[in-house]
Amino acid sequence: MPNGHRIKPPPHTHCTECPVRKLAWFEPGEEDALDRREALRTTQYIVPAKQPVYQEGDAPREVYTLQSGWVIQYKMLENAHRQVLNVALPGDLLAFRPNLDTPLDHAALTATEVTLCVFNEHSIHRLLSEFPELTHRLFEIQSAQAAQCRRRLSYVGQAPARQRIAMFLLDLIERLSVRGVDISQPISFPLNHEDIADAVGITPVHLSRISSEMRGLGIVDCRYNKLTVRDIARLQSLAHAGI
Amino acid sequence: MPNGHRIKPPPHTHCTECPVRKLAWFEPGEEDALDRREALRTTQYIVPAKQPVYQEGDAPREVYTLQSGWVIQYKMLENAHRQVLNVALPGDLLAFRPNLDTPLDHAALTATEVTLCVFNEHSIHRLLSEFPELTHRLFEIQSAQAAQCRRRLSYVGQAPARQRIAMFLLDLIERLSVRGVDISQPISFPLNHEDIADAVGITPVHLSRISSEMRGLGIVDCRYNKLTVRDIARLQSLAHAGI
DNA sequence: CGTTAAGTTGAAGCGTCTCAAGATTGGTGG
DNA sequence: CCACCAATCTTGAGACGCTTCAACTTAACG
Repeated sequence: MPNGHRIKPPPHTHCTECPVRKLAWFEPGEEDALDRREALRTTQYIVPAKQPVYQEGDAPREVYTLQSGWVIQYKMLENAHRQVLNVALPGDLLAFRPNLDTPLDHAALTATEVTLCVFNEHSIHRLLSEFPELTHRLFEIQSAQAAQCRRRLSYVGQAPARQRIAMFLLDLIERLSVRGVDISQPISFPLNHEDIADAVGITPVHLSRISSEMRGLGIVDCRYNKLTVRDIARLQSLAHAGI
Repeated sequence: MPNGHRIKPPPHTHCTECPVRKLAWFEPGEEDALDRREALRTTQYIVPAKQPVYQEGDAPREVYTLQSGWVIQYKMLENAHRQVLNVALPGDLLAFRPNLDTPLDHAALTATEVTLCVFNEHSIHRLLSEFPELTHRLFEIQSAQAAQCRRRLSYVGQAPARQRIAMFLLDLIERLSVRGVDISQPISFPLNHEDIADAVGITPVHLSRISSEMRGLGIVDCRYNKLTVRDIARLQSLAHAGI
């Protein structure tokens, strides 16, 4: 078990009651297949906020479904800069590789306290052979993750800072909405300026300037673990047209 | 059949003689399984240089293995900037999606004349059911493509221009070496400055300045469809330490 | 209420972009 | 073989976006 984690004592969350199971990797399926699938989930971990889930180079022989909380996946460069690759939200799959002895090419850090559903090599194998449709689901998830990475690469490579920030926030807002978060209200937002800056490839100082400007224009306010979206139309216009 | 392609008349290249089959998606396998697999390849296309293979939004009901030539995969932003996502080399898999009616999120353009081996929905399905180990191989390929995208995102987001260029060239050189290209000699290199600039997120003008500087230092020379690597150690030091 | 982490602001400098003119290369036809 | 053309690459000058460093302000938390 990785550093800083603790095994959640039973009773564990049941899949049938899991709020994110429709997003998670072992949807789709019949309601009554879930009991069997749940039995193949090894255990659940709880990791406190601001703790590593895994480091680059680790090769944990397990994969995780994020059941609750936020996780920041990132890569460190040799110049000590950090690129945030993804902000994982409930339902997202972490540390998946086709061979579990392949080392991970990136690290992951909890933004909040999180609950992880754990699957080891054996349980994955059993799941895939008992429920062959899950193989297809895994392909879809991998494919969606890759598409998200290409999107991020495109705007980090080609858009100016103002636009990158707008696109990053809109991506997140969209994914939160899918998860039932009401973004017309101020929401709890466990990313600080440094996290956002590292995701879009600018410095926190510059992010602060642009972010103050957006706040002044009544578009968004993201500070101190709160996000308030005041004018989503203008945010979209910023993201798409840069104005 | 997509625009600008033509169907290559038989005799097609045989898999047993294919120079890149060890890299391609239907390795691994027994030598004698290749005949059967080849029978499931629908056909081969030949596409001239500088022609589209597919556009963003297309949903061709087929996937391609690049048998020979180079292909540039990219995404256009609404501000008319282009991000080059990948330079596909022989053996690489193009347009793969878990559901072939999903539209593609990026476009592809030939850099040289290319030969594509074509697989349609039916043939993929037959291949995967006759050779179940190919499913695992597809996971590996998808996973490697995603890892490459994360790498690119990291240096485009976090490294200065000089370092990005060095990393991009080293990535390419490494992948060419795997394919048996001898980079101690000048090689044919069908990317112009604009292609490289769009891959690393700078302007062609700035690329030209840095590239002249590197040439002056006797590190690399990439112009006019030729690449000469003069000092790979210094190129690596540039990529890793920025000096 | 004090302490610490997080965000803000100013000033100066550097890296990258833009625009525009000029040079080099490879290809084509005379 | 040479002249010409188009595409590609190069170079300069000025402007702009983003970074750096450092001081200051604000919010969160016990």
